[in-house]
Amino acid sequence: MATLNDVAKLANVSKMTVSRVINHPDKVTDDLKQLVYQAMREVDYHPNVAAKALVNNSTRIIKFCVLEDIDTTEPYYMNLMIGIARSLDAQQYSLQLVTRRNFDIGNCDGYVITGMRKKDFDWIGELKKPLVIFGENRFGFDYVDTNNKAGTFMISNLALQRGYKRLIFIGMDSRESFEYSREAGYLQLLQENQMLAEIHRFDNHSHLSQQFVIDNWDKFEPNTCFICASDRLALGAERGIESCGGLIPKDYGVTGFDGVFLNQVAFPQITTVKQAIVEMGMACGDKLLDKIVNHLDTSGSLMFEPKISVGGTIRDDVK
Amino acid sequence: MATLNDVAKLANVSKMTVSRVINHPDKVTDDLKQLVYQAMREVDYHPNVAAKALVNNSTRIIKFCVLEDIDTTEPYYMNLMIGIARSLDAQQYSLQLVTRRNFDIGNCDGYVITGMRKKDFDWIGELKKPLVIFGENRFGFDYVDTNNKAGTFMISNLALQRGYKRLIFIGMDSRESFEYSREAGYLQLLQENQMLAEIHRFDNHSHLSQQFVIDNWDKFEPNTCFICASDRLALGAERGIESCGGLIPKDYGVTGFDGVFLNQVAFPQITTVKQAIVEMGMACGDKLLDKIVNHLDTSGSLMFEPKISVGGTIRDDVK
DNA sequence: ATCGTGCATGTTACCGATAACATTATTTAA
DNA sequence: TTAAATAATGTTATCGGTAACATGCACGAT
Repeated sequence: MATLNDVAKLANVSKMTVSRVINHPDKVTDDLKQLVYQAMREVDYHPNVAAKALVNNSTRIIKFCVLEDIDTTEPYYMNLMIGIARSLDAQQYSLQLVTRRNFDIGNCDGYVITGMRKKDFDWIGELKKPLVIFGENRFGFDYVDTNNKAGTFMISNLALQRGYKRLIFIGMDSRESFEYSREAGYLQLLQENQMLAEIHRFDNHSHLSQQFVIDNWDKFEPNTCFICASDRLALGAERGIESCGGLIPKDYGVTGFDGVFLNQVAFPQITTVKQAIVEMGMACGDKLLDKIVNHLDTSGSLMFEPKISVGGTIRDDVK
Repeated sequence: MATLNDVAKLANVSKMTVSRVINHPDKVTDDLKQLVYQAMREVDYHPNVAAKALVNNSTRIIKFCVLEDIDTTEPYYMNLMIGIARSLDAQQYSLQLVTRRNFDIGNCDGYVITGMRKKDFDWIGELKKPLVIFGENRFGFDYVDTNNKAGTFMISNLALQRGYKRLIFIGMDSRESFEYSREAGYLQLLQENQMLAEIHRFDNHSHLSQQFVIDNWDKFEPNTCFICASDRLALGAERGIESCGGLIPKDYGVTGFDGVFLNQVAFPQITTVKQAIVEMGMACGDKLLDKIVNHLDTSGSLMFEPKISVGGTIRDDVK
């Protein structure tokens, strides 16, 4: 591998000049800059990351920590990681996947954390390095997330337009921010249309929503749509309806939230709110590197607008 | 962060001695070693990875490349990554997630590659750094994989013992090693029991196996079990049987292969061959680091024995 | 007693980059 | 016209480790 010195010799300058061309180009004359650029191209120069890290007292490592039980989780985080990795790669940083248990082992320059709960507030607040949270929170940490409220508003609205008369929300039994926001989108739509809200909450498992639908089947007249806070719950609702003989999407509608994998393996595929997960991952990386490189204390939060992914659990036209 | 120098001063030795205690402990007397260990504990010494990397001309980065289209794939690779990361972390290496497109950007010390096809043989063979492939192959690259043949043999045998009289194999329409091996396990069991093999192959999509079952429903008498080469195909078979009114597991059996996520979201859950993916990921990491640290050209391959994960698509007792 | 041998430890130089300071060359102000 | 300010480039020291070589000391053979 070519080094600064190789470039310097070829361009007949000192290596400091080469370094300046890279880091403070305004302090070098244009003539020399051209010479140096030319030389860099000739020897195919790539900076030595370890040497840089050594002088800057940095590691070029970003830790990505998933606080949920990742082993049994959806492919959600895989996509997020792909996004983060794509962003970091571009600036020669590398990603280290850690859990709560091995979080403190080894040094790093910053963190991306996801799956944060209230109880995590304390130790995360203690961290001294730059940080970006994936997932909205009200503790003041910079975050990246989908506009959850807009998502459920949008898809509830779609259900209404397609002629379903009764919208039932099946939410997650958790006190997390994103759950409140998803409910808020549903509530707003119902209020604007002067409809009565019906909210039921379960742990995020398909068999719970499935059982709920089965147990209460006699109360659900045709033209009912279940607005679910996750694809997992939607999958259960779908199965519940089918096992009770309900027709989807003719008499009953189901909508989900996430748009990662689960909506596709369902049959029929779930009409859902699709999050731009890879893009959000990239945003996490970009935001974090921005904070690190420019020594920012904070860089604000970022909301991504979701899109509707059309499946077969909402009818195509107004009934 | 404490450095070698800090430790050296405290222990009243030169930093070279400290370095020796770490890297060549046999060249230092026991007395000094104890002194140094004590000092290291006192200042909580952790070696500076960047400095190490600089002198060794290494990067401490391992690239993990998934050659399949990862965006739409199963959570399979997430688990694999968790395993790899766990192994690398322990030795202060970090994982970089790359794709074929950005594979060459940035330096590294070695590779873990998965999803390799025949056409990839050439460029992978050109790589000059240590390498471990996840997934059996017959090109001579070191690999880690499940014992695929044993897996299908085992689960076919289970189906037979539970009284299913006809075993139909639904395989993947690909010429890859693992597919041959999975078929081989099925074939061996059938031969040992003097049964006739029936193999059908499709691209790995659930709707294809589903359609196959529906189209040929009249040919499948009760007491038939579908041995599928993936959970995805099993999911399709399960749906096909149910939509034709077949009873699972009473009259029809279905088995899968993988045991990651898909088998659990199916309803009823699929009885499948479960791979120890996290452990295999760790093995990939360990094997690769062994090659890097000890400058080995090759370190042989490793087969993990799979286990059966019991779901509801095979009956519990002999009919 | 003397010398060579081997072992335990210390010294020096270097990996590839950058900050801080030193040295020029060039411009500006008095 | 000349000193002082400014800009462009070079020199040196440094980050935290390690290899290679240098030194000093104890021991056994002669």
